[in-house]
Amino acid sequence: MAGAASTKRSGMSDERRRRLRLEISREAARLFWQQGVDGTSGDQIAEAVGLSTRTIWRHFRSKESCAEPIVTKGVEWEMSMLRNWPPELSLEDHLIEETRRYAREATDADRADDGLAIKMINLADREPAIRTAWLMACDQVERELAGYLSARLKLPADDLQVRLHAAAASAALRVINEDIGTALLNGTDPREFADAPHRVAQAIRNATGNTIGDPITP
Amino acid sequence: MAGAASTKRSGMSDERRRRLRLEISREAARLFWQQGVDGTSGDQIAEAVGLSTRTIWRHFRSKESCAEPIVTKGVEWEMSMLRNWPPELSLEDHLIEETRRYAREATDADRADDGLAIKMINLADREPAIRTAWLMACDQVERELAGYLSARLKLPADDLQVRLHAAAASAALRVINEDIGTALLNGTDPREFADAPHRVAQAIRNATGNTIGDPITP
DNA sequence: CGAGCTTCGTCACTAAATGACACGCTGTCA
DNA sequence: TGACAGCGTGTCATTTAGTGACGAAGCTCG
Repeated sequence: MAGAASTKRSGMSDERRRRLRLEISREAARLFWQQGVDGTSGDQIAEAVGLSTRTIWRHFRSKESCAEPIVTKGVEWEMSMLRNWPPELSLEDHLIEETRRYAREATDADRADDGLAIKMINLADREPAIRTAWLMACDQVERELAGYLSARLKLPADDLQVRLHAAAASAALRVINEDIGTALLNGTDPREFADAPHRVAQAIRNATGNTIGDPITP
Repeated sequence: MAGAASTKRSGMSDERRRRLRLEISREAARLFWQQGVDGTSGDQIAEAVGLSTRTIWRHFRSKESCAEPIVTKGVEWEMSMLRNWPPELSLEDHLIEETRRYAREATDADRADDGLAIKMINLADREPAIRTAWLMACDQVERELAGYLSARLKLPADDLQVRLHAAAASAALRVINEDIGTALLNGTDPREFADAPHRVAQAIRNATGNTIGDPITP
């Protein structure tokens, strides 16, 4: 999360832009959830966030894409988890550790955003426009994952096996995400997902023929 | 909804509609490939296919979705392959058989459509709008696949394991599709893909932890 | 033939998205 | 301190995507 000492000018600007996009996305997601995508206009989003409509279109190419930053939050823990996976740790151990760390460090805003993200992922069942956003976010996970895997397996990034494993693993992650999200929305007690890290790890192991999961012993 | 009983009226009508959509999609895909999605207007598509613009919007909810039928053709062989997979055959044997059958039975129009489909899948790399169509088509494969797998594994269709396997397998299919498509566009001799059925089968086996692939022995 | 159904074209319209330009804010340099 | 450059925003005009309403042509069944 902490992108500490960045560049002065464009770094500031990029961070500012990112925050604004997230702000807009929160309102858009809230409105999409309340009244559907078709029932929500660009003007409404603009008014809700307190900006002119023109500025919304400056930050998002389309109405639907306003949901992207929040939807992406639904996979951000996966991303950061994979980013920080040290070679000498097994997937299970690392996942458990990351889960604990997130439980400790997440802010209230983070949790609120996660709640919105779950709603969006759920909304993706009914709204094709949101589903495309969700699939595109998962596609992004897949691409990043391919990068990490190629490093971990010491193979070129465009190797077919690497891409196959990345695709299968990120697809498994997506399904589990959808599954847990649906359960949470239906009122399942979050404590029932204490074993989620194990389930995720097992799913990734299965999807990659056990290629991914064990510690790397050089 | 319309059952199989109304094969006369709505059946005819549905088939007609399907053909018209495909016809529109061909022209749209051709234009998208030639001049990009943004560079192509609804009016152009309408003119190319010889219909009024209004009629285009009657058959497609958006410009980008005009690509869907052709894109879907890129996964149609997978669909029909999976649909016709008899329990007593291994995945490899069935795939080889289906490949031969297709080589025998495909019409010139089918092959032309396949060529367009490959172009669209390739275009998906550059055009987000097309990529969403491609991902949605693969998503459809995943859902159908979940149906077949649940039948083959004798598990409920919404079982988590079934969905995980379907997701991983269809993701693998997608990557191989992209890979072969790119190679073909770059001029690789199609005969180099004689082992494609084996590669596909192996990828599906890997992605599903070998759950899918063997003949069912009851 | 003529009533009913469906599909398409035309026209008017709403909503999404872009271009052009002016305003205000911030930081910089002399 | 004041002139200037850069950036993000608002306003307004404009283009393009997409919908609603209605009428005309074709098909089918009696």
